[in-house]
Amino acid sequence: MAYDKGNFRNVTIKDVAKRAEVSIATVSRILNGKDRVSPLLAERVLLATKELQYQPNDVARALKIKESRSIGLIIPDIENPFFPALVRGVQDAAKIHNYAVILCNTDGKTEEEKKYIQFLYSKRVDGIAFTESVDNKKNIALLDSLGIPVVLLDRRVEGMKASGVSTDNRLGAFMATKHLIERGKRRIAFISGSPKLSSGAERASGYQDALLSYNIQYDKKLAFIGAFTYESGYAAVENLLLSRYQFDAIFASNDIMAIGAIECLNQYGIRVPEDVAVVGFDDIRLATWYKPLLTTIRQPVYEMGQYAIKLLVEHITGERSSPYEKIFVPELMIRQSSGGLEESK
Amino acid sequence: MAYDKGNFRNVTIKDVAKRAEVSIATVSRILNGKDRVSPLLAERVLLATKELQYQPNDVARALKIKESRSIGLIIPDIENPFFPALVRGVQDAAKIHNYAVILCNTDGKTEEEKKYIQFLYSKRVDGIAFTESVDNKKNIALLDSLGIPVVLLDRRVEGMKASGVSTDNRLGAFMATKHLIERGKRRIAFISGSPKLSSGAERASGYQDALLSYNIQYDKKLAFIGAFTYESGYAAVENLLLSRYQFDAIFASNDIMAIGAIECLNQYGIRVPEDVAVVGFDDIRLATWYKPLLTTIRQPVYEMGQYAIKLLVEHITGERSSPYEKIFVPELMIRQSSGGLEESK
DNA sequence: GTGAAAGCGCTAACAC
DNA sequence: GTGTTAGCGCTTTCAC
Repeated sequence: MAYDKGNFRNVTIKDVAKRAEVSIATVSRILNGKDRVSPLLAERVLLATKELQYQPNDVARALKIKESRSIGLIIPDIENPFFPALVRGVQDAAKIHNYAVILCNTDGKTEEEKKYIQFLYSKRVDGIAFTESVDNKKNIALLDSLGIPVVLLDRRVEGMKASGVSTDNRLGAFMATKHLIERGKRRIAFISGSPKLSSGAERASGYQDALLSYNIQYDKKLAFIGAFTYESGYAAVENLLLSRYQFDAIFASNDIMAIGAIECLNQYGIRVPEDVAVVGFDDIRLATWYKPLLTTIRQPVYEMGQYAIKLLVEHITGERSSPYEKIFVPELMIRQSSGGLEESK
Repeated sequence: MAYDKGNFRNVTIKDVAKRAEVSIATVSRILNGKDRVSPLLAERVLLATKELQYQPNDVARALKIKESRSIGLIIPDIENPFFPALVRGVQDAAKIHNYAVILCNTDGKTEEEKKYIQFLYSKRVDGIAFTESVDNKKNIALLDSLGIPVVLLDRRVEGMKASGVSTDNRLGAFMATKHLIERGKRRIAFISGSPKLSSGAERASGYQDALLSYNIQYDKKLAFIGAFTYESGYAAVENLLLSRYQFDAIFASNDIMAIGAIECLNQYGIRVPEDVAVVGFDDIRLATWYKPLLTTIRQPVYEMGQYAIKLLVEHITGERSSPYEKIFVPELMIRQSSGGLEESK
């Protein structure tokens, strides 16, 4: 009874019809701009809606036309600095198409994802934008069985039926590693994101490919598995340091791990970039606020969010039927943490 | 027709009733745990829902019971580092009560706020959590006329009818300023947030009160009006520097302005905290990643978001009828930018 | 305890 | 063009 309380009167299409002395069908027609209606009645109806402050009830409309004009957005955690820009891109695009976006944080738990999918389904959302936590086809299959359009954000799933938007992670990692090599680094440590995520795995392979193409032996003692978190970046470097294994650079699979890494280096009195050069991935806002300014691979996160909704809406409307994969091109942002723009040898 | 496509069959309560050989009323009763029903029928119905993978249609339910189990969350911008934690608090609390949260970014524009309020109303949300951009009673009045429960986030409105949750901004600003004074600072510049916001105005008054209680003359040449943005913090200091007016500390009304301020100081070769001590407000995550670590006033942002939903739900259910104002107590986080923990004179 | 039926507010045939 | 009416999927009287 939330919106029916107090002295507030819930105005329905019936009230408008009565006031304008027409049928409810006519009111509906006029408000939806379908069919032709006489200007005379249109005017009367419009006046009545104003006078009564009528706001159509979208719940009833949704039930009738089987279209809720809302979409679900499932992400791991809005507090992770990667996501705000993505979410904003999604919301801005959704707004243009008049969709409400329902935000869901899963903390990367498959079980939570499943719950939210069912929750969103019971709300009969028209589509879901989904940043999966693990490359787990179960939830994608669930979505598929529910028959609800999906677009995967920042993830790729083998042979998936859903559309997806992502950045070329392999290329980005290749560029980052290449950049370090070109600065004369040879012992480049790598902090991976979760290899279960496509983004994690692809970045790892980009790193290896770059080494290969410069004839540098891949050394697994220099490779660490992180979890895309500050703490895991810090821990990786601490382990590396304790191993006393030599290294002159670090490529971290995302910016917060890179920052965690630098923090740890600093803690041990190692200077960045003088002693060790560091490159991150994502180009979150913090990358340009942190000291040293972080050299990183930029992903157009906001645009990815926007594009995802563009695709999703196309699927919802039926404009597009087969899955499409949009892959954005990453960009190397050279800043202080890798030694800046000046040449080195 | 989004969820009715392909080979997917939309299962309704009718299908379940048929399969379990009972009436739809019985199915409804069992699923909602109202009334008493015979265990026999209950079992049959539950089995049928499993077999058919029935998921109740919340849209229909919402129409019938006039309760959409969704709430709107209106904020200026999720990309502003203050908001992710707030949003997360809101969402986590909403989840517990089984509400969907619809996210809306207004960029602080009154007109956008109004549009979103109407949008949310047409969706018949059960309540709205609202971080107003300007102390504009119009939108609050609109909300009120729609009869929809509201709780104001991080804002206070004079004589408002809505509940609100905020931090004691005056006290926080007082603590920040006092801290600087106790470190021997006397010429403390102040960068205000928008004075049109309660948070902005209250922090300004806390700053002034602290000066007063230490018999330091308030000097308006040291006071600048910012906009809670990085750029405005930077610009304020640049103006201050150009004025060649003496100062030995800065209290900025939020952390990103403080960081903007420090960036500008650095740009001009001024060291923090050696030459100028700086204190911020909010304690966003960045405050502990930035160098120097930022001394700041901590607001329990996540908890504020949670509490807001607690209040909102109480209003929705009718458990609470008159507005309540929850004010959290701020906490001084002493870090490097003000000179750290060591004493100074 | 259970079923029949009304009705939430809307759209879309279908008649006229 | 416009009105009448069925019905979207559910909850809830009201009978029995």
